[in-house]
Amino acid sequence: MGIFSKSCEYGLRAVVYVADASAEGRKVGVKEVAEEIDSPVHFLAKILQNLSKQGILSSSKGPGGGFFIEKSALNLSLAKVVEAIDGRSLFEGCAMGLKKCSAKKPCPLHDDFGMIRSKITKMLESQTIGDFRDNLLKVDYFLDT
Amino acid sequence: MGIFSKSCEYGLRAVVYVADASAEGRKVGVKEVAEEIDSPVHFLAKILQNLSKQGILSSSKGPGGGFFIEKSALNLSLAKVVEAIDGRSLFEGCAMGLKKCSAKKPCPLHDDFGMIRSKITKMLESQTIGDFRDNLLKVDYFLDT
DNA sequence: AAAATAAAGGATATACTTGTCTTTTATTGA
DNA sequence: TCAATAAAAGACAAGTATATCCTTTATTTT
Repeated sequence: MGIFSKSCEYGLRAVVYVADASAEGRKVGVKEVAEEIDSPVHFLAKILQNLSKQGILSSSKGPGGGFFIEKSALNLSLAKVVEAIDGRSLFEGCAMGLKKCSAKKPCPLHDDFGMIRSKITKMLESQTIGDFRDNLLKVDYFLDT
Repeated sequence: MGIFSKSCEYGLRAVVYVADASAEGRKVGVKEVAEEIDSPVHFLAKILQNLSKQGILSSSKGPGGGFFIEKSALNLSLAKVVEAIDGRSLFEGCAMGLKKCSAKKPCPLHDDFGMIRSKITKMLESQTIGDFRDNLLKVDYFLDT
């Protein structure tokens, strides 16, 4: 994999798609989202349920229902989305898996890797879901894969 | 997982351990390496075989045999080790998995992520196996986990 | 030549991720 | 109330990473 899991890639794409629909006042079903972001329907369903449970997305059942995002949630950072799906492993631990590695006794990758980590963190924390959608709208392919 | 797979963590630790033994003119068996770097023996065996096949480590069978590293291979970068084990996925592709994402039509993470990528690459390419061993020797835990 | 050693290779097991399918629950509208 | 809709939930299947075990091959030593 790349830096994110497949779940996380789908999750990020889905969140921005839902955000876009919500901006138009539309709720969207899993099937529609899956088609638009090119992901397996049922697998995505789990991801969206998880994101709902964690308060990042919202959902309503029944006719006219579907997934949507609250205005306030647009201010959540991408880091929140990533953490909700992949957990904190991307943000923690020694690159080589050395348990004794620490700032005081750093392994040879520790400092460089720490910098990289903080840049990843910054990248994900400095962009909100709302920003992300606005920025992605600017490219003419949006979410086509 | 962190940024590297478990195989890759074990591989990096093993390579530096073998390099250390080779500096003392010793060849080392899988079992010894596995114990010292805290990894499953048979699983590590596969990894070491792979690294041998790819010319990063060397090995000899029979009594007195084991794994070692050629002087010349000490100049190989950590990037080579990572690539031998995890392939190039860490170095390629859009963070969100968008196939149409490119420098011309970048997704909102593209530029930041590109920078991060190049830092990861630089970190791994600028340190050779030999450097890595020398640096790791400086911390008093070496490879204790 | 025989025995011992150690890597190489293959078969299998387990866990986790990814993906699919079916049933259940909640909600809406007729 | 009944039918339709859509998420929630659970069971299951496939694929990949991780881990173990056993056999084979090459080498060395006796």
